[in-house]
Amino acid sequence: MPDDKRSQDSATRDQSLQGQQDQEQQAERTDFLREIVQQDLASGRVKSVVTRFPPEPNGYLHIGHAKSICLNFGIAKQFGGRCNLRMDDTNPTKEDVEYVDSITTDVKWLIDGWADDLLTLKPAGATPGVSKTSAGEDDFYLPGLLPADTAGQAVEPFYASDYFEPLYNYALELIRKGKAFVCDHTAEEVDAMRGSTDTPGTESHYRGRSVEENLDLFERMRAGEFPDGARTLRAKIDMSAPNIWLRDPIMYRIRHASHHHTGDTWCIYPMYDFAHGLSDYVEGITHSICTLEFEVHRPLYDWFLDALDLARVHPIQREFARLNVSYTIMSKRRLLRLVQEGKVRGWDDPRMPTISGMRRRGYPAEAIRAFCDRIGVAKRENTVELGLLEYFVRDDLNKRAPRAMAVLRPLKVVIDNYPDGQTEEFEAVNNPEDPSAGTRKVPFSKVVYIEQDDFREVPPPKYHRLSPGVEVRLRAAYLITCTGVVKNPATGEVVEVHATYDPATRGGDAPDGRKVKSTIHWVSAAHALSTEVRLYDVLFTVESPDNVPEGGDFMDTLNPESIEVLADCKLEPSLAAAAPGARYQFERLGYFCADPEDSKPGAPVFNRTVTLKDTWAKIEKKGAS
RNA sequence: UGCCCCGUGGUGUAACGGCAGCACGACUGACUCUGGAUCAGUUAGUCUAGGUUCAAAUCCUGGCGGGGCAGCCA
Repeated sequence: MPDDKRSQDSATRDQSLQGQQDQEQQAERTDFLREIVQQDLASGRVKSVVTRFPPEPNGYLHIGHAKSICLNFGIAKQFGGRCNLRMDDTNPTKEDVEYVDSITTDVKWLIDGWADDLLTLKPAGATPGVSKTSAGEDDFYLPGLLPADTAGQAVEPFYASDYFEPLYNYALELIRKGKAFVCDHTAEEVDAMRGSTDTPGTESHYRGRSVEENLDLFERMRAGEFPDGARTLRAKIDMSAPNIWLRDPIMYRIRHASHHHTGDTWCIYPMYDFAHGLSDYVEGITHSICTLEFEVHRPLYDWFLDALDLARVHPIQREFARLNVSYTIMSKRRLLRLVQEGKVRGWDDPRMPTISGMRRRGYPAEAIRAFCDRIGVAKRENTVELGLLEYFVRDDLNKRAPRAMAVLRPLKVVIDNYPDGQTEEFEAVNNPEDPSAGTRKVPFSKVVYIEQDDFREVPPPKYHRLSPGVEVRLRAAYLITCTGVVKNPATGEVVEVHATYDPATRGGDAPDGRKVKSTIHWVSAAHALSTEVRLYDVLFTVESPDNVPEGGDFMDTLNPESIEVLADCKLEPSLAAAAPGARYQFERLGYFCADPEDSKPGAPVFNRTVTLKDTWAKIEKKGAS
């Protein structure tokens, strides 16, 4: 479903164009993860590919998640597989349905028209089916449904919490095998006994409990007989392992807390390391792709899978380096702080690096995908320049955004020799990059607004725009020459410019072939739509707000000028019909998007998505320095 | 300083023992009814020291540098 109200044929054109690009890119793009998948397929270790995107519903998805989504869906797409959306919700105290909903929306939006056909969900309310293995053990399996197979039935994302019962079962099995035990040590004791990086830990006093006692205690843990923190279930591995995570890690903790998805059914909750790999297994995941910090957990991921006698092929975990983008932060905790402390208007504030924020700001999903494709994937720490993301936004919007004229900081121009009360209409091209976008009518009259930046009483070197005695073109209208200015006597500020037009230049071309150095945009004062436009800049003033120096706080680097609200901009009247979410290029300024929340019928409010490249600003800056 | 991972132009990423390439950026110029777009060009890189080899970004060893790991978080 297109996210805005573009015409049907325009949306179709975008899709076929995108499809071609995807094919081209995928034919050549490869990375170490795709090579692993390729080899697994070639060797027959797996016969098809199933990946998963497993966010914890404790915050909104951001551009870093977009990288992961594009990777997981991209791999599935490239190798004819599928990708499950799973809420990794094993901690009841941190998660919330608000996040489940936003995550689902954001994933669908990001992959729409690209990989939405392989987004695997499951029937609403479905839990894993059980079958007996040849060894007589329970095998839990919950395959998902592709959109093509749902046939109108209600579906929902997968939830790790839907596997609490199977997981409990697997835990029991581990206890029976003597590979897990109930431990009564306090959190502090466990912590102290874990040892340190260079000294081995100490075994739990309860490590030698009998299978029967462990079974009994674990069942009573589930039954709610013990308070929070009283006991844990631990894997029995090796307290002197050099890898800390192998030192009898905790599998279950007691939490008498309501869970957003399972309610009060449980008071024991599985830990990530125990739950994740087995959740992957239950869903039939073949390749479990995560970020680098989980690399040291990989032996544990494999240990749980190997410790059980599982019937089907094991998933494998592989890790890649998370995305960092300059001038922004990726930590969900910190993003939450921005929201809670009111530094932004919400998770979807257009300044946020969240998917919902970028969507609201006007970033097309295609641009975000192209960005993720271009940055590649590897294992080294990386910080991608924000400019690259913006490049893809401009690149995409340039091809599809209809042009319009808008004056952000109006300066009145009176064309003295133009007849009072006369109005005429000019035909303006909607998109010079796309002839099929057609033209529109723009009204013109004696008084027009131009951008304050487009007039200088004393033009600096190389300034080609309007100034006294200079002739410029009003885009698609007439050539005009500045004849004088009116100033505010108190401040000396130019409040009005006077000009004359050449009637022979109707449409913008001079019959005598004379050239002008500059074309500027304008809006007829009598016809202008006055509305609010919001300009955005980076949220932080430093390249790496995540790495603030000792004693500092990332909040100290917030950009006080990250938003500028212009209350009375003058737009060409056709923009009154802008649908919420519709994207335009305001000529010579940038790309703008009608805010989906604040726009009213006939009264859109615009967000600046990204500026156009500004060569003049560069020249001016160079001249100043 | 225990274990694990990683070092290629300013940034990101290729090259899988055989010509160090691509994209963004930066800089020139052309073109232009958007100082946009487009087009042409320039700039700039294998952390380091040894070793193996006809040949090393790639394999081996050491050094240096960066990152991760000691939640009953994920």
